[in-house]
Amino acid sequence: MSDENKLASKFDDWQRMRLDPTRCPVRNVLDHLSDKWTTLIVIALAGGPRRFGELNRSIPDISKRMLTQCLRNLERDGLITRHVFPTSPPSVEYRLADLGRSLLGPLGVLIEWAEASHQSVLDARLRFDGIPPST
Amino acid sequence: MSDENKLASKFDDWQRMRLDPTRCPVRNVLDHLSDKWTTLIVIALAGGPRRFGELNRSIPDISKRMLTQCLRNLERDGLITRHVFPTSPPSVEYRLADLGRSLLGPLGVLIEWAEASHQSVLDARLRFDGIPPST
DNA sequence: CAGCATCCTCTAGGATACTG
DNA sequence: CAGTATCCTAGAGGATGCTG
Repeated sequence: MSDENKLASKFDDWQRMRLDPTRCPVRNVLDHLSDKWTTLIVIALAGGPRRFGELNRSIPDISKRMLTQCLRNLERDGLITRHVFPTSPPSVEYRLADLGRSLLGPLGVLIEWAEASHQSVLDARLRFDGIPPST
Repeated sequence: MSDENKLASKFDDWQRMRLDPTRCPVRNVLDHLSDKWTTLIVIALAGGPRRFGELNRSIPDISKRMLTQCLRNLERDGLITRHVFPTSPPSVEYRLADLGRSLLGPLGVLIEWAEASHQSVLDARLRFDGIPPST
């Protein structure tokens, strides 16, 4: 069965439940991954456990506020785990949970598509923007 | 090479360019797919060409404003094409371009992960929310 | 029908300062 | 070090009404 048909029939299924956000996996699960930072954080953790400060430095333009928030969401969804070491000063380590690791494959596929398509998209944008907005 | 290692080394590459949003495909390409509706629209078009009104109806809670905007972005990025039929009243058809169709495979993989993980995520959320916020 | 234009709301997210 | 608390702004996104 082709990708077209597989996705088309999934979409039909979702439509039957009126795309109810609480039951449609795209809307309930993927939307969460789709904010500005979450994907980046997951990928950063692919290399192994990382401490809060490390993550903060490895993603230069994220704010502590957003990093904390994204980490909490990922933890809540069971994609990562949080380990506190009661040293002084405290140190906290984040690592991918099994569920999070299982995302790396699918995510990798998508990222390879993004890399392969990057230039095509840039070209398309130039072409589109070259067309005068109307006459 | 494992998914972990592949993604980890990609991340290292991106870091070398300081995750420059204009050159990092995740930030430049995927971020665009990550708004509330774009993914759903692409999937809706997987079933074949659709008219504006059809799309509007098949995604019940999208507004015309947002539908127009997402379609423009997708067109600009070269993922879909727009075909105007000069009938009266006018009818406009959207369909996946080759580039857009090439996304269906990777997207399908991710969606299968989302479906397979949906329940685990819901369980994790319940568990997390069951833990009192502190004492 | 397919869409702009306008107005309005709400939240993602940045900046900064403070704490155990 | 790893956060929280507070404040603030930009932009995502909804509602409604108008037009070729």
